[in-house]
Amino acid sequence: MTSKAAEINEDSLPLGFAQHNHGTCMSEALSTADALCVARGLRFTPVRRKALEILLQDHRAMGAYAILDRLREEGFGSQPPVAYRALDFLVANGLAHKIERLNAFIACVHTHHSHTPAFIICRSCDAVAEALSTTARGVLHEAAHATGFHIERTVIEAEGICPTCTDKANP
Amino acid sequence: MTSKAAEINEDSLPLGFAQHNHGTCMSEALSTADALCVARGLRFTPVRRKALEILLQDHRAMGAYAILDRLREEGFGSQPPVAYRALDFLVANGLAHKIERLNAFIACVHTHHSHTPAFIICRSCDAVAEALSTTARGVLHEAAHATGFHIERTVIEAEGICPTCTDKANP
DNA sequence: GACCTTAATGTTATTTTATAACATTACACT
DNA sequence: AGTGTAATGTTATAAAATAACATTAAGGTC
Repeated sequence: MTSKAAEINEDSLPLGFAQHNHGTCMSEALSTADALCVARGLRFTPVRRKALEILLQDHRAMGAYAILDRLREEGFGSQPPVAYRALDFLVANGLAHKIERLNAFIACVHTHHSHTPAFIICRSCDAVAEALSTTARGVLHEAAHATGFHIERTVIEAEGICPTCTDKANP
Repeated sequence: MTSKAAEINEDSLPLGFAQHNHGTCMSEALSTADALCVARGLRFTPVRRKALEILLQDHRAMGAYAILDRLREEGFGSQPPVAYRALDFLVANGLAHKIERLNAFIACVHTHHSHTPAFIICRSCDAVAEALSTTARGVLHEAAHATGFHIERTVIEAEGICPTCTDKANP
């Protein structure tokens, strides 16, 4: 992570379609979450942790009811609010994001940055990549500021076809 | 629309929180829609036209069921698919947009451009402004292209507090 | 440790949003 | 007029989300 290329990659390119060490990615994300909760005096309770683990394991966008099913299997409550509350906590604290386009949730892979996430969604395989989007965010804030509007949150989601699905279509 | 300021405004600033002539805005939008449908050989049927009229009248984001209520009052079918199909048509042809954040729809105010819309949503009064977002779009496409991803559609939605609601809070 | 307050969890019930499937009607073309 | 296709309408159901309230667990005070 010391080359110029790596820096550019870290700052602007999606990670979701690239190879990576899933095990370390997951355990690192969990420790980061632990640390973040301690630092902010938040309670990283069993359901909340398990919900994050589920999201990290699958490493893709999941609906609240899919997560609920997994939580139930693990012995937690079985009704919708159980999942929604855990997800609300994760989203509110930047540990997960909601993909509005899919009504689904995904673990954040940039917890060490404060960021406005941008997502790139494959409509064929539903894979989701998270990119940092400093520039797009800046553009919006500028335009809004000029009219006296104060932006608190931004949703940026691009939908299309990922490299893998393109290859499958044209082998 | 000849000054530099007007051009900048036209290209990057939201229109939704500004004053405008609602009547002409509405009739112009309808003629543009007519022309567009003729040009593309699309059928601008009564339900579809009425759905657009409803969206233009209110000039704000409306849920599918709110639109369905209005359509029913006007004598059209009263079941959800009636509204969803009309809205699908409008969205598919760029005459309306779906605000994913709100699960709601809004008439397009930039039908004369081909554009990727960006929305600025007030979480207090639910007013929605549509801005053009050439730059934000470019940034995303660049980042995606680098990984071989092909973007077809982009959702850009910023949520915050509009000038009017800010003033109400600090009078 | 007993007590109190608050936050988190669990449940029931309901609301809101969206689509599948199929019958019927209107249109476009020959 | 006859035929194929697109559009409309309906019934039924699925999927996503939240309101309201009872119960349990955690943190602080005496």
